[in-house]
Amino acid sequence: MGTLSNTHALQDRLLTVAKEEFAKQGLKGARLQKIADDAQVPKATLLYHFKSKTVLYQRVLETILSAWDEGFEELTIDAEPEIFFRRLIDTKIASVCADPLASKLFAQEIIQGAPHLDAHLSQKVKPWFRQQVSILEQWMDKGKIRRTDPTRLIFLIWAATQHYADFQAQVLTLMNRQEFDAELATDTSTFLHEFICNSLGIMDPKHR
Amino acid sequence: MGTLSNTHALQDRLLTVAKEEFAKQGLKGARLQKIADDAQVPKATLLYHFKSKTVLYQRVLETILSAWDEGFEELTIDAEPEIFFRRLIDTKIASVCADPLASKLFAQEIIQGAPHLDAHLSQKVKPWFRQQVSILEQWMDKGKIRRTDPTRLIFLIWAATQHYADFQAQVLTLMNRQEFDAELATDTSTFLHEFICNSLGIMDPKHR
DNA sequence: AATTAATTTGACCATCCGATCAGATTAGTA
DNA sequence: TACTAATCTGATCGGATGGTCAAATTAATT
Repeated sequence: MGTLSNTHALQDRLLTVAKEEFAKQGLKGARLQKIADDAQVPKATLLYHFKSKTVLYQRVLETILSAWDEGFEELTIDAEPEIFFRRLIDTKIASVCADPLASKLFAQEIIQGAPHLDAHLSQKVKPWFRQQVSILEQWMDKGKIRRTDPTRLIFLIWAATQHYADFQAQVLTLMNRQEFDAELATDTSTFLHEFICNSLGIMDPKHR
Repeated sequence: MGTLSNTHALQDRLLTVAKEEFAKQGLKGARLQKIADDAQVPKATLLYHFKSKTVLYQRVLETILSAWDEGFEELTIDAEPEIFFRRLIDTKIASVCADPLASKLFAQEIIQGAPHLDAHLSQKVKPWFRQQVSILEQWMDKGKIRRTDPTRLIFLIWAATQHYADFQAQVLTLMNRQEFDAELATDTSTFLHEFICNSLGIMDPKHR
């Protein structure tokens, strides 16, 4: 018998479908019936696996966050600034490109005051953030990069990348594009890296 | 008799209260009863002045957009790059600081695919955007600023400023602040201006 | 095979919410 | 004052939606 039809696989499918609905409609706007229909399952089955809409939403959020944590934890800190920024930007753009819905869902959660994220923000994001700030400060002390506000620099990278997922509708309209393809992602990554390195006085080794 | 209690003033109050509810809860999540309660008016009265929830939402959007159009239209284009960026950034930060709720509402609308904004994006934002891009291109041709992708540069400024309104919850958590005050706004504006001018090779006249 | 546990599902419920409407009140007008 | 138009509001409706439940089906265990 199909190993695809066990409980675990079903819950994964439900989470994937739910993520899409939550991202597109928001927590309040999402409809359990729609999620169930899209997953080709009766609504009662959905509510058997996740005992309430809120629980389902939180599980979706957890799934997104743990995937991100995984991707960003392995960012090495011993590299030179030029490599560091390239990796940071590439990772961020890649995650935005791979799953823009996750980004959108996350954005809506933060916009509405992060009511389901307090814990994660203080326990996971904040330490990671402090570490990044600390790295930047050390480089400024050593004169490796121009002195500036490290906190706002991280925010800038964060915002500039996330923008392409969250404001996709606007970006595509203004660029006269139909979809966000790989080429657009690469060019964006290159632009950001160049822009930041230029501002921080990091020389381009010219051998890419 | 109080000139404050005429129809026009009431509708303004309803729009203001509605903006807050829509920004905090999203279109689907907003409750007419809550808006009516906050405006100290029966729900039926609210629906007398705006014949449906959708109409109310669209009126709120229009109000926000026309206020923005006003603010950005008067941005002069004959200035030198350094002045241009200062004005652009200051204007954007000021609008974000003056009414973060408007920013949040707008962001949620775009995230969900801008279903109520198609017309405005193509007719108002796009022309303005093209004009800004054109200015930047001219400066690059004249060698006044470093050559880079003007489209993505505008996006970067847009994203970096809007971030402080939309992701306010995250920003405040990471900065250990309680509120987004004027000092924080000024510092952000200064940082961004400096960062951009540095990247574009614009010399700081040093006399601020 | 017998028994228990886990999963699935249709039917159903209670509540909420946007919207309507008729009647009351007020404002405007001749 | 008499009349009309605009505004206000309590009551109520209809539909949608999150959630429950008991019965049926399937899987696991002895």
